[in-house]
Amino acid sequence: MESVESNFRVRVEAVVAQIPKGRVMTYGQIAALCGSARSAQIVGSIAHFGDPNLPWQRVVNKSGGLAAGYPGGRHGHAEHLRAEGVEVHDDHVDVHALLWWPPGEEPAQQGLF
DNA sequence: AAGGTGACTAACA
DNA sequence: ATGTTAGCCACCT
Repeated sequence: MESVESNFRVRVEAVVAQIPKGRVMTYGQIAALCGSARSAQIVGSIAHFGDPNLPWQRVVNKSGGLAAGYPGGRHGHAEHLRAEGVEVHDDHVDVHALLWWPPGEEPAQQGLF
């Protein structure tokens, strides 16, 4: 009995809800954790139409760029990130420094040289 | 119900 | 270097 209400969306929301404050994840990364590495676009769709209570502001694109469709635009998104202690510069964040993986889900690349 | 859009990413010309 | 095409699947009309 799988009341799979689009498992994908449920997983995406679950992951986003776990992003710690001051950290960010990318759409492709979340999509990969949900089983579809190429479904980054879907994550974006869910972000737009999904639960607005989730910290979508911690979700950025792979370039560290902010979301165009975010309420308030990229500027609003930037302000929200700054409020969490994230340094936003020219609508971009240091994705290399702030990128976060859920504990136990890392693709074995952080501790490895 | 079917088609089109999309807060993305990657590959190709 | 930029522009286009393809792919993924959910949500909207």
